[in-house]
Amino acid sequence: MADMYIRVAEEENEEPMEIPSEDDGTVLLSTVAAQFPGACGLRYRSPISQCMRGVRLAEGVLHAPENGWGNLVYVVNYPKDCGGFMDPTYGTFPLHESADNKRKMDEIDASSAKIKRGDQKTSDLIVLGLPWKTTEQDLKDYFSTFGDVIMVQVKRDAKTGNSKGFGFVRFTDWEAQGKVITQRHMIDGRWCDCKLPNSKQGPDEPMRSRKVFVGRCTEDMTSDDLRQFFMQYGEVTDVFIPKPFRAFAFVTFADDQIAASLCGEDLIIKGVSVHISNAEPKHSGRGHMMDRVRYGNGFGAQAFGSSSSRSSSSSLGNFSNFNLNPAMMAAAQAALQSSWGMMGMLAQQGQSATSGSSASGASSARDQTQYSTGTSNYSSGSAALGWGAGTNAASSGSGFNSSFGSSMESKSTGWGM
DNA sequence: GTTGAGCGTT
Repeated sequence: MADMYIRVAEEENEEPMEIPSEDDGTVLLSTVAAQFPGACGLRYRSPISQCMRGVRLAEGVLHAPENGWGNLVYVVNYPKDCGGFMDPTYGTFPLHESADNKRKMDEIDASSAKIKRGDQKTSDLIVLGLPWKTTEQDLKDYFSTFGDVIMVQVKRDAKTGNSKGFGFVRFTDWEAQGKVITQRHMIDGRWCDCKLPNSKQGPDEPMRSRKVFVGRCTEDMTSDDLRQFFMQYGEVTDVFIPKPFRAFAFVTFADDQIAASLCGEDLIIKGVSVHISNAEPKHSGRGHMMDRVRYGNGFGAQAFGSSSSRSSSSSLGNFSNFNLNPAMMAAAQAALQSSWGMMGMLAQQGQSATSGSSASGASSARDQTQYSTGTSNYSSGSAALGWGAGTNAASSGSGFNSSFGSSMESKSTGWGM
C-alpha cells in the first residue's frame, strides 16, 4: 500500500502538516504527537453538520471517519486547559491560555510558540529527603535513568561534610524533568521528592488555590482515607497530614475550582464531621485571613489568569479597578515576569509529591533507617496544575518595576503552597 | 488539639 497521509494542523486555518497513516488506514496518536507534542487526539469539521467532530481514538489508534480520512484538515486536540505541551515544571499540562489567547500569541510571535514546543530550558530541581549517605554519584546514577543529567549536588554542612539531606539535579531535557517531578523516588532506601526549588517559584493567586484545609480530622484518618474520600470530587494530587497528629490535614486537587467549591463545607469522613476551608499560605507572616488580598499578584484575582475558565476578554475587565489599559497590562506582565527570572517558567503552587512524607515516617529527626510506617498513601500523584502566565512578553523587562512597585511587593509573599 | 519540613556559602 502506498504511503498515505492525512493533513493535520494545530488550528483550523493553519497550514497543515501531512502525517503518515498505518497500513490499515489508521493513524497512530503517537505519530501525531511526534509532530505535535502533547497532542491527545484529533478533531475535524464535519462537512455535513459543520460541527467539529472528534476522531475516534482507541488504544492510541486514531480511526478514520466513516468515509475515510479524505482531504479534510484535522485539528490537534490537546489536554484540557493546555496550550499543547506538557509542562515539566509541573509534570502536567497547565498553561492556562484559552485557545483564543493562544491564537493571538501565535499571531504576535510565531516563534514563541516554537519555544513552547519542546525546547524549554530545564531548571535545577531540588531533591528532598535524601538519605544522609547518598552521594552525588548515587544521585547521578539514579537520575540518569530518566535522561541526561547535567548537574547533581548533595548539600552538605560546610564543617562536618555531612549531607543536609537534600540536593539538586538538573536534566538536559524538559521531558526528563517532567517525568522526575511527577513521581516520587526511592533513593538508597528512602522516598524522595523532586520539586522546583522555591527560588524558581513565582507567586500564586490566592483565589486560585487548589489546596484546602481540612479541620477537625481525627487520628484514625489516614492520608489514604482522605485521598479516597476526596477523590469523589475530583483528582487529588496531594494529601498532607502533619505529624504528630494535629487534627487537620491538607488536600490538594488538580483543579482549583474543585477546591474552591468545597470551601466552607462540613463533610462527613468516617463518621466525623470535618470542616473544609481555604488553605492559608505556608509561612505567611503575621497576616491573617482578611489580609489575604495582599497576597495576590497585585492586579486583581484573575488578572493573569489561571487554570480554568478565563474568557479571553475578562482579563481586561479585571484591570478596570486599576485604570490600566492594555499597554500597561502588557508592561505589568513583562515586569512581573522579568522579576521572576526565568522566562516561561510558570509559577507553582503545591507540588504533587511532597506530602507523601506525611506517611513516610520522616520527621525533623529523620529516621534514616526508614522502613516507613506503612501508610504509604502514595499513588504517585499525578502532578499539579500550576499557575500560569503567558510566556512571551518577558523581554521588555525591568524598567517597569518602579512604576508597579507597590504591586510587586506581593510577588514573593507566601502562597508557595 | 482548625494552617504543612527540609530550599542552594555560587
